[in-house]
Amino acid sequence: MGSRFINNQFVSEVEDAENSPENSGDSPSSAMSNDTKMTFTSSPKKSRRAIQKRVVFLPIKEVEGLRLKGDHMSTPPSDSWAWRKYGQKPIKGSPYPRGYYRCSSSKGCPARKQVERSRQDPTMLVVTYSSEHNHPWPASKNHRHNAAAAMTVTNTTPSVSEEEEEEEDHDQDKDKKEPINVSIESELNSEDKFPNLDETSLINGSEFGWFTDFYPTSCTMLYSPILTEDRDNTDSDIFTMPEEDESLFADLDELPECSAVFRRGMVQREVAHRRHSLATTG
DNA sequence: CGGTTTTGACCCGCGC
DNA sequence: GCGCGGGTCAAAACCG
Repeated sequence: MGSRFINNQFVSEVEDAENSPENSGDSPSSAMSNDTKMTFTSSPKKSRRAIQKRVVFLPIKEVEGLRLKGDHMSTPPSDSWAWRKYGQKPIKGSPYPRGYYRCSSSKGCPARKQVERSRQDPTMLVVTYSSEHNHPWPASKNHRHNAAAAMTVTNTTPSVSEEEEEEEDHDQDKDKKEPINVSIESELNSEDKFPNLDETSLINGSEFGWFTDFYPTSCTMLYSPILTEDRDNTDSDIFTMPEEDESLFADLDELPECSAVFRRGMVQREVAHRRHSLATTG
């Protein structure tokens, strides 16, 4: 299993043979200092029920920041599916309960996720995704309603479980039938996977309006002021990714928001790196 | 009224 | 077999 930083998020791949309580727990958190961490799990295994899980680490402070903004329409989806909570359990060894969510975007969708606070770093939320969505994104015409009503990020505390309501502007996506289909390859553990990217390879700002509106004030901003400049270009630039690189993301379709963060983060990092290189070399 | 959240009960796998 | 712990169910409450 590999793990790496993506944008300011930590991504790793974990294999889960049914229940592995620790896989969403602390190791990434203890090893990382960045604000947002993501852990992807994949890698089939011999266990009789090897379940692919993707674990995303989110800083609670960002979630709270969103709430303070009070501007839901500029708030990006913590993820772009509608989730319905179906259970909550206290976890042994952790002062924080774990919330269980299933996808409500489509009837019968097997996709699930678990949300809890990291034990070692209570400022981090651990979101564990399992199973695959069996429908495209956005999932349904009711998605907007569902997404607004269903919680995606659970801020779990020992005695209180408060939820962060997500809302997204699907008007911008109404013409699209496909999810933001980005995926990641399990062996992807180098930061230099995008040798051919340049500044025109940024995400289209109109397509990801919620994203550009939000991230510069939070995690993305932590990366580099370059991002602010890049935003000026994103409105006209169309994001394109080399086919070869596209294939590196073949397994992330159920995580559109994380994928977007990942992709953008990778691009921006590359751009920053290139600019730095240019500045220092000539 | 339809959908979501809450929460105790239930189920199941695992270790002893 | 039994107890424990995690995951799910389902009924009631809640909400827009």
